[in-house]
Amino acid sequence: MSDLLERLRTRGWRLTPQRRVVAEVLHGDHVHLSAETVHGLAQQRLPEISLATVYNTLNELVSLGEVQEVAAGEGPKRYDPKVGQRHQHLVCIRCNELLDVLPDGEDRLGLSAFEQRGYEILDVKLLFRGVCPACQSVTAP
Amino acid sequence: MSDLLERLRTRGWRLTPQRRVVAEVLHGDHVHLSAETVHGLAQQRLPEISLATVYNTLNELVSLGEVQEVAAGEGPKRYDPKVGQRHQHLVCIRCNELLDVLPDGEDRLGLSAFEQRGYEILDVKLLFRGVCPACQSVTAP
DNA sequence: GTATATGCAAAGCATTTGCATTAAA
DNA sequence: TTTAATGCAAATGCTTTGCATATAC
Repeated sequence: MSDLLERLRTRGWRLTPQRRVVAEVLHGDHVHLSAETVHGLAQQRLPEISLATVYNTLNELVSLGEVQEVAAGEGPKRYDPKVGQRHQHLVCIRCNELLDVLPDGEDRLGLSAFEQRGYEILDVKLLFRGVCPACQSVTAP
Repeated sequence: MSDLLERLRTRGWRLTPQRRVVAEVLHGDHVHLSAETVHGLAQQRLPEISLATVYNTLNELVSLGEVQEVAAGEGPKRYDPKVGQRHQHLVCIRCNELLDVLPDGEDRLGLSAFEQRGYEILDVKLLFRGVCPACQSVTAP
C-alpha cells in the first residue's frame, strides 16, 4: 500500500482513522490536492471526518516533511506527497491545473514532453529561499 | 518623478489623488509592499484613503501590467513595480523579507552578491506557467 | 453632465484556534 | 490511564464586493 503510512507508523505517528484516510488519499504519483478536495475524498471513506482535522493532519504531514505545500496560481494551496524526487511545477494559468515537471532523458528541465503534448509554456518564475544575515544571527542553526 | 505616473497618464488613466499616492508609494527600485503597507504609506500623504481603494488600485495596476504581484513566503501578497527588467526573487524563510535577484556581471543568476553579504541560500523553486491543451481549445488566443 | 472612482461596511474564502469530548497507545 | 487527536463553531487574516456619494474628465 502506502509507504507513506509505513514511514509514519515507524516514526511513531499516532494513527487514527482520520489520519489514515488522509494519508491514503494522498497516495499516488501526480497528486496535487487542495485541503477541501482531500476532505471530500476522505469523506468518501470516512464520512464523519472534519475539515479542521484534515487541515491539522496536512500541516502535520508538512512539518514531518512527508508532504509539501504548493502555492501556485489562484485559490487554495495544494498538497503534494512527492517529496522523495526533486521536481518543479507547471501551472495552467487558465484552469489552474498543476503538473509535476521532472528531468526527462535528454531534457534537463522536462518541459519538452509537455510541449509535445500541446502545452504552451509562457514563462518561469524562480523563487530562491534562504536565510538573511540578520535572521542567522538571531538563533544560529 | 514617477515615470509610472507618466505612463499611466498617457494611457488615459483617470488620475485621482488616491491613485496618484498609490503610484507614488510604489515608486523605486526594490519595492515589495503588501497592500496594508501601501495603505499605511499612502495615508501619510492622504489620510482619508481607504484600504479598499488601495486594493482596487493595485489590482488595476496589475492588470495594466505596471505592477506585478509576488506571492512568496507567508502572509499577504506583495506588489512589485519593477516590471521592465526581468528578475527573480529571494525570500528569507525566517523574516519573510523579499529581495530582487538579477543577473550580475559574471553571475548569471545573481546569487553570489547575496552569498557575499551573508545570505544562506537553501533552495530554489521553479514555477512554469502556461496553457494546457484543453484550455487552448476553449478560446483560441 | 456623465461615467467612473471612492469609502464604508458587509461578505467572502481559506485557514486556524479554543475547548469540551473521544479515542489511541 | 494518560496523552493527544477530533469535531464543532467561532475567530482570523486577507481580499473582494455592493451601493450610495463624490469627483475627474
